[in-house]
Amino acid sequence: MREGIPDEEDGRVPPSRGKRRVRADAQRNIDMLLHTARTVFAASGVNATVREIAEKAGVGIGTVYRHFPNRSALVAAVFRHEVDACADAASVLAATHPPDEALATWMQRYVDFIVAKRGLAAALHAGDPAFDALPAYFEKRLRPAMQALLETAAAAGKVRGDVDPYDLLRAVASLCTPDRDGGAAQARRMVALMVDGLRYGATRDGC
Amino acid sequence: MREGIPDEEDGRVPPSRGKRRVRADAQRNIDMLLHTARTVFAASGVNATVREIAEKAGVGIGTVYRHFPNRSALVAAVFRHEVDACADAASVLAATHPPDEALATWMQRYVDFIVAKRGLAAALHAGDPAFDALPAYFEKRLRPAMQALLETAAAAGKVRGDVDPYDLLRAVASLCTPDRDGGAAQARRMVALMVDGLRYGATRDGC
DNA sequence: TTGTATACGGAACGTCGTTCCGTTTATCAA
DNA sequence: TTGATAAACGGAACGACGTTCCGTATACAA
Repeated sequence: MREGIPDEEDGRVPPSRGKRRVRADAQRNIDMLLHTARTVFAASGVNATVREIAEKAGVGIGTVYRHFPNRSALVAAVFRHEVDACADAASVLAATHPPDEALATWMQRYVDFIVAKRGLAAALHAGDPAFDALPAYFEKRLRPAMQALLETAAAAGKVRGDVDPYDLLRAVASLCTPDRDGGAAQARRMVALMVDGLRYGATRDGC
Repeated sequence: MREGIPDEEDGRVPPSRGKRRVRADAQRNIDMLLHTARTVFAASGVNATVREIAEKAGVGIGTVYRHFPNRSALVAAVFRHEVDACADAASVLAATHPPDEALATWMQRYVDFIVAKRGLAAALHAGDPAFDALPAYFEKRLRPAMQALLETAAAAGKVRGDVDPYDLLRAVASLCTPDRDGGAAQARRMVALMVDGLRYGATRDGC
């Protein structure tokens, strides 16, 4: 066996653990599908056709369904993929920038993620069981990322320490869906303002 | 060029204004379709099939498409229908109850509306052009209703006068979509609390 | 009652998500 | 290197959907 492995909880078909490894061409197609799907979803929205994705990935339809049980699973996998990318960006930034700068930069990165996923956010609340686990995954990956950045910045005295990481994530997400057509620019400004607000309280101690 | 007339802005096919009136059987079918669609949407969600609705309404598919250009238009028409019903309830309550009681009762009526429309709310943000006009219609009908109730109650000294009607409508709508599974009961309690909050400030004057 | 614009019903079309299966290929043991 | 075989591939085919089309039925004005 490869590992203890608590259920993949991934949308992908488990690789029938045991004998052979995953074939190289299969892995190549999975990566290609995820990459293509991400591009197509970004360009044409989450309602893009399975056929379109398969074609642009240079792959037959059957291949898509070999790796993903259904369309929703592909959407969910892309979502997880981007959550991972966003979460990973946090540690990279933390290692290469001063604490408050890392925080501010990552917040903008997070805004990009939220704005790009607006179409999917609508689908999330539509009751497809394939999406049930996504909010939990969102919290699981993104909360620690934000928490680490906040704590580091707070320890350096650059930011107040009384802010709950997940509250902040949700607040920013709300700011990014203004119902009005303020667009991404407005959202970015509001979030920048929020980060300044975090910095402001740092010099004091109490409330 | 058939007419001057500022577009129906209704989802329905305009009755080719001019010669004849709408045929009686046609009107009967339209009413039946709206009623059936409302029931089916409530029971099976907004993704219910056109065929199912047609069948339960005792009507052919062609008849549905004679009166509604597409599925989305039927959904939009049902939505408008229920917005109207909710708005009309306000004036009825205002005429039959004391001001603050009318307000409190209508708020609960509004909660019922919002909760029932949760599934549709997701579809609203999915970019279907048939739904573009719905938020405006929502505001156009519901804001005056709420405003009238608020002003009457405020004039009677039962409620504070510094609350924007539309802000309140939106706030209640937010309370009714808790992401968690608090359900309708929790939403009702929160809104009741909110109404009590309105009443509380009435005895004072300033902030 | 009759003429006709209007409305009706449902077969048929194109597209979608998904399944199925004959064919191709990567991998491993010999 | 070669052969055996599990794995992956491609795309035709299926059922369900939204929508269109058109021959038939019917309400209404005369």
